[in-house]
Amino acid sequence: MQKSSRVSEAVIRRLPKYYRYLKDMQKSGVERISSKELSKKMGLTASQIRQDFNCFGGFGQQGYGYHVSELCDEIRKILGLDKEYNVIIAGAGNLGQALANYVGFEKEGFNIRAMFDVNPRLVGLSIRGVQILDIDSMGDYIVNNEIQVGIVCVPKAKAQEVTDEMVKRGIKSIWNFAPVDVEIPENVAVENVHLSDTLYTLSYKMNED
Amino acid sequence: MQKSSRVSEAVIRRLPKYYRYLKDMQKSGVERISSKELSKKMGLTASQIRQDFNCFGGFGQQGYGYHVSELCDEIRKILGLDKEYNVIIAGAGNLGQALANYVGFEKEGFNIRAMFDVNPRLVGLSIRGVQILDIDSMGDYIVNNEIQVGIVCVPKAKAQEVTDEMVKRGIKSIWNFAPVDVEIPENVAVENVHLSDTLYTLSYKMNED
DNA sequence: TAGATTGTTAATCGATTAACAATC
DNA sequence: TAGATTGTTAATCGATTAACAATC
Repeated sequence: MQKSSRVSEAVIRRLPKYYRYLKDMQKSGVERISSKELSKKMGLTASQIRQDFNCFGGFGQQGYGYHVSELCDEIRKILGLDKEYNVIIAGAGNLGQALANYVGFEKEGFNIRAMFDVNPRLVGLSIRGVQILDIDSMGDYIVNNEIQVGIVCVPKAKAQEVTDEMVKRGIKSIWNFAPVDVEIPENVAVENVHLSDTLYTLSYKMNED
Repeated sequence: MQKSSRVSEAVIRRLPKYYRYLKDMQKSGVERISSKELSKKMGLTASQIRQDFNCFGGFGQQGYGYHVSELCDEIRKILGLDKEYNVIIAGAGNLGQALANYVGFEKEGFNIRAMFDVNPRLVGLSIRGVQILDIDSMGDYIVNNEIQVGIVCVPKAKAQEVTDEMVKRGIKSIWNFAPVDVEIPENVAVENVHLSDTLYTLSYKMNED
């Protein structure tokens, strides 16, 4: 269905938002929605919504609109959330633990298999049943447990090194929370999150008159 | 200096990234940089960088380039990071605690004064010297302590309610981590972070061939 | 001075919006 | 059938890139 790689970054970034709104509507029992209604809810234009959806094929029906749960399922598939993933977290500090504790990811197929840290005080502990192991064992663990996704929550100075090890051992995507843009080869996906960037943007907006 | 509100969202979103790279360079003792060199480092075009900076005035010097620490300071000011802010966190769960523990925000002037939670087991505890107080006392605390920034780390279902209370008591910007877009009045700034959105984008990219 | 690199204008490209025929 | 709303093409708008004169 996916006319892949012809889809612009802007559209891709909106997909999770559509998914969020559609899931909510589905949960509250809404059966159908028109692009116009959805545009009002989401603060987009109806035109844009129709254009966006038509990057992936026609999900609507003329004169009727979109079937919420059908559309929601389609977007879930487009995002790859119909699959299961094996995930590890490097860095069992506060943020790493917070992510391990968040159950929402597992609901969408991202199963956290283990966490890794250098700190011997943390090694051996468990967070929601997820063991914290020594960072030196990470490489082998990735290979032996078919890990596809690596979450990087180590300090800035170690982020690239940890990423390199993940990539070398076959991880296919990196979700990086360290405040550097980690470098990866072509065939690996990466999202550099940069929490503080959004705080600074907020700061800008707050001071803008 | 700021030709405010004529600056596009796209430019504003790049400012924290410039700041990140410039701070790094400054720390490693780099004194000058040309738009061309910076473009290589950051993966942008030199043209774009010059255009971006010139939204705020001419920071460079023909034939020389940009003075790193000067430019860095300018961007700090543009982002409003030369000021001090009083901040509270609503929700002392894992993510709230992780944010309270992160010292980087304080370095940029965001001083976390208190955290608030409904859970009586958490109320009374301290994280890095920051007290967790009862959520019912939040409103008065905001007023009495001139809080400008509110961080929302409560569950989705409570996010709008907590935001409304913050806004009612005079908070000027909301950094929201709950997975809903919270609504705010015109004169208040908001950043809805949506961590899982970036995970889903990563998932899309990973599955794209 | 000559070389380098900015600031800025003009050209291009892409994304958003508008319009409307197709069709449920 | 008539009304509604999509899918899609065309028009507009804005952002990025290219070019170059200004100038350090």
